[in-house]
Amino acid sequence: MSKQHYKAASYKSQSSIGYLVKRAHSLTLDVLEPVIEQHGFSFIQYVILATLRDGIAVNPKVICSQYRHDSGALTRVIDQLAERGLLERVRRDRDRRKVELQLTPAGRQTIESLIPQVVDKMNEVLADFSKPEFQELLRLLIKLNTTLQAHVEPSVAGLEQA
Amino acid sequence: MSKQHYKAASYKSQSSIGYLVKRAHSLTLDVLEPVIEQHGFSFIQYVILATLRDGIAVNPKVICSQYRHDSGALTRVIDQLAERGLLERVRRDRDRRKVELQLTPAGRQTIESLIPQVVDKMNEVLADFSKPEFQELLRLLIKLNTTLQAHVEPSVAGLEQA
DNA sequence: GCATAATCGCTGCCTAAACAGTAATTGCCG
DNA sequence: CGGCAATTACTGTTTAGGCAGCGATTATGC
Repeated sequence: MSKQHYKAASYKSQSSIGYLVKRAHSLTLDVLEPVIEQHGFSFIQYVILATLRDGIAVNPKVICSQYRHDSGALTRVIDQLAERGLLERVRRDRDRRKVELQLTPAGRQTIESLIPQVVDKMNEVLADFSKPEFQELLRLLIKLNTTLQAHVEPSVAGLEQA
Repeated sequence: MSKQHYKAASYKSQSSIGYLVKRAHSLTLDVLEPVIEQHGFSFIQYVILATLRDGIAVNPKVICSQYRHDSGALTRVIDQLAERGLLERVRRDRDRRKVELQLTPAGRQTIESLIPQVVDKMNEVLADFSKPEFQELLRLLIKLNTTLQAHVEPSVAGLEQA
């Protein structure tokens, strides 16, 4: 039987993980979007560039899974970034169904100039957090993601780097 | 000067609060939506009903701020719930611009039957968390929301229960 | 080796949220 | 009071993500 973190009788939405996470997500966007849009990019565009920079993924499919973004929607974001000359689609002979995304020099320059601004903003926001608090928040969020992932339909869950 | 939780040189999106929170949000929806849609409700409809049940807010305006939902979109969700006889709009003479939302008996019965299912699911998902871990996650998420809120444009931030 | 299934990225369509503007009511300040 | 600004909920429009289906390619099973 599962632990009873919540009880139906005493449950209040205010202390719901779902509520808190949804709100934190929206607020984070509110804080970061102005920083990024100031430079002519949408948040999702920034995310794709950052994902490529950090080597999290190079395939649209993997990006979709990692970031939980719709495949069709992602295609259009990639189109936008490709049109602006920030990345390129490369077909590898190894598996011609897959596309490998590569930052162009311009794209790398762009994301490298954006990162410090986002970092500064996040440090500013997190100034009230002690080092241990911050580390523990990261650890618990990662653990939360892992456990959530395990409870999603296996069809959606499975995925490995290509 | 702000604490340097992140440094631009070593920053990786994988350990970004924004990334982790966005992902946790999506995964939470993936886990909870099936539970709720099984009973013929969308997640946002459930959220509104739960908000009313818990007395978080009774005005659309306050709900929008608390849950960071668009005002126009909320009007339509309320329409849906009102048409199904789950809540009613009441105009108080005190301030006739404001609408007070009230659960009908049917609405209360509906949300009371949904809550246990959501609670069970969340307990199942959070089974790997110890009590202290869970409590600490809640505390840190609340703190995160508070600090984020303080860094959002004041125009969006200000708000008090009516 | 061949037929079938599965995978990957893409396209068209649809819904719902974001955005902007409106009418009604109230607050404010002279 | 009276006129203007602010607030609240709502409506019309735009946009972007969700969803289903398609063509190309690869994996699988016999």
